[in-house]
Amino acid sequence: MCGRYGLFTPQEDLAELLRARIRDRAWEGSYNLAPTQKGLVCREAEPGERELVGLEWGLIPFWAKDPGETRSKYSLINARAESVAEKPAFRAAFRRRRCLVPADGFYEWHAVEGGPKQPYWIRLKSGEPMTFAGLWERWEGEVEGQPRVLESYTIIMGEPNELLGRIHNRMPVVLGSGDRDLWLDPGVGDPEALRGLLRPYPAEEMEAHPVSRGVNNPRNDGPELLEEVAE
DNA sequence: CCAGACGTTGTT
DNA sequence: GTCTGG
DNA sequence: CCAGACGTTGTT
DNA sequence: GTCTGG
Repeated sequence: MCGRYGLFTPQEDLAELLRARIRDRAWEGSYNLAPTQKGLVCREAEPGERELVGLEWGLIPFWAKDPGETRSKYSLINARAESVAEKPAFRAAFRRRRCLVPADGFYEWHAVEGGPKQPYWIRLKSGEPMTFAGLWERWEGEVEGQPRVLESYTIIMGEPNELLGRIHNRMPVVLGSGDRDLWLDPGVGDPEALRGLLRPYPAEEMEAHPVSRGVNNPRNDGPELLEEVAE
């Protein structure tokens, strides 16, 4: 599962890397982004026009009756690559609302026998931000009698590569620069073509190191969370 | 037909 | 143990 | 993902 | 909204 990640590269740099327009200039980066918080996604707002926008992490389907109930009762922060095209909660978004979720890296917890889990920070060797395959959704309705629009997203999870396999049994689907255009193109509806993109990212382009358990608490945030520690 | 779910992970 | 909140 | 709560009553 | 279960 990918339940925590970091995104602190300036939006200007992300916008250039992804050829996208900045929509939420006030959005602030984080070294410890947790579910229910706002993360950035890159989506095709209009044909040929990409935007970076801050949405809530944890997908609320457009048909949800009560977003609060959906948020707490179900865990829609991740979607399985193997079934995302068919699951009722994701299939509409898979067809029409795919997005990229930029991240400077992500955390995975390695279960150690007879001890507390050891968190790892995983990033690209190149030092560039990576992009997860994601889906976004738009919910419109009333909350406490007030009209509300809620936009949210989920991160697609798949098989681990050789590096992540030593830490955990799953990892987020990372799309390389060559796959991003196809994933974002709303005109592409062929599930087979899209499913082909949901494969493990090459292990030789990634690196991982153990970090402090300070990251466990979602209230902690700062570059010190990324520092390597002895296992 | 209507009612009720709609999800993932890890652990037991 | 299980659910909610971040 | 992990952390933290998990409850009711009466009074301010 | 759409599918599954009764």
